[in-house]
Amino acid sequence: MSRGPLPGFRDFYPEQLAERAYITGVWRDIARRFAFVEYDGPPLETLELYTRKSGEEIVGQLYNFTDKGDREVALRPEMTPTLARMVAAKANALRKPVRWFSIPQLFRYERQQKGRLREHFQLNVDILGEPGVTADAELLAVAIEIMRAYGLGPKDVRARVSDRRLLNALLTSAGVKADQLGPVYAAIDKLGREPLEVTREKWLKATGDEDVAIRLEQTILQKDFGKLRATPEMGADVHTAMEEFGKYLELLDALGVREWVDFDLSIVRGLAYYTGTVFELFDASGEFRAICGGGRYDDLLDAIGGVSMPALGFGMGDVVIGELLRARGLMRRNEIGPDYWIASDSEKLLSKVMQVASRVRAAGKSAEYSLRLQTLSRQMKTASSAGAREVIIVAADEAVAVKNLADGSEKRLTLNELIASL
RNA sequence: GUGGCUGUAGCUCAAUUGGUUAGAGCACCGGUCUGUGGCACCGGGGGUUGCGGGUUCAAUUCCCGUCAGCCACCCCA
Repeated sequence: MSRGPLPGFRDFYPEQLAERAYITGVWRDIARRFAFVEYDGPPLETLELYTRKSGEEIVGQLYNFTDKGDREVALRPEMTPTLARMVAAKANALRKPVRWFSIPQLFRYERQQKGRLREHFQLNVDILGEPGVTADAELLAVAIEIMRAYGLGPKDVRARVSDRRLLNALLTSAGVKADQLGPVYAAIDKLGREPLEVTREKWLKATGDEDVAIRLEQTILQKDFGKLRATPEMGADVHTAMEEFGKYLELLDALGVREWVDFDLSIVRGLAYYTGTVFELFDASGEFRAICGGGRYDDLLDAIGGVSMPALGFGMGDVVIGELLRARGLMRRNEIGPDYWIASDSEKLLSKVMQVASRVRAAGKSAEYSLRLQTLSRQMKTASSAGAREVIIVAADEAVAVKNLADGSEKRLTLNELIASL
């Protein structure tokens, strides 16, 4: 009998759950500040919901099985199909734009490694029903403000942004044919993970034209949007896409997050999925996987729910965030211990201790006390190690002492005064 | 799924060229300091050295398998 969880799954002892609660608490807090509303869906869906979006290949990465009613089902590997299904079902009834977020537990049957388990919690923030670039700016700002809330700054985390429409226009302008886009994209995606020489060869092989490959490289590696924009003779499609993207950057500035953002055309992400802006958040040192990824997926609702509606969103998992916060000494825990520990120095006072605990609890505060008789010294020790904020020491009369365990200060008052002050 | 590295108390690590009852710190439990926690001191529980085989008089140490973890590939949340 194994004592540990299944590979890739985690046990959350109270300390770990307190850390998870901290991480997800920040998500919820910031998402609400941006006026997103929380929703949830079932952890189990039909297998078809995922194959319709990603094809049969995805089945190899799913926890799927046949249920007792002969239905092909899978534990959800991502939230977006569920969201698309839910929104499509009530598309006409929902006030647009829809601004929803969720914190689902997701599952993937893959070999685990650092930053990547078979199960994780992921914040999903989505905007549906708004085609304009203001929504794109608003969305990225949520992700960045979450980083800020953790105590991270623009020197710790960078947002790399690109736009599928801009990249497509640029590639076409550079001479890449439509049927060459697939392999060209695949090579772009590998940039940074393999030597530049290898990528060059792939581009050359994909396009069959050395001049095209060279223009391609000059374009993709240009990290200065202003310079790229100033390049002459790129065609009307490029011009239009440039205008939109420039607006996007301006709006990010208005939202106060521009200094976190880097223009980077090598950000590709799911090819069949994203249709417009795409972005990823990385720690600046590059030692972790992507913290967050998202973008615009205007065609997905139609593909899944048969309802045409523009949409965009991002996902942010708890695993990489946790590793990053721990590495930077920024991990916090939500408080575990009780507000009050009730203590006494006499066994005769046990029932009084319990009465006080009862009144404290009735006042809405948490209270604990030693279930076994202990010396006052021992009770103090226990209170301290339990993480109690204050100890209430009761006596035979109405006087109580309230000691703050953090700073050692102590005040004396009557029981009624204490309860009234809660 | 493929390949490489690793595996000793809850955690971090020890254990002389394989040598006999596998140790320490932290953590946990208890005690002393006898109305006030963190400190100090004392004591206690806890390991079939991941598991299963093999070689040997003798295996934590060498070999094989297996499981688990880490890393890379694949793929992306």
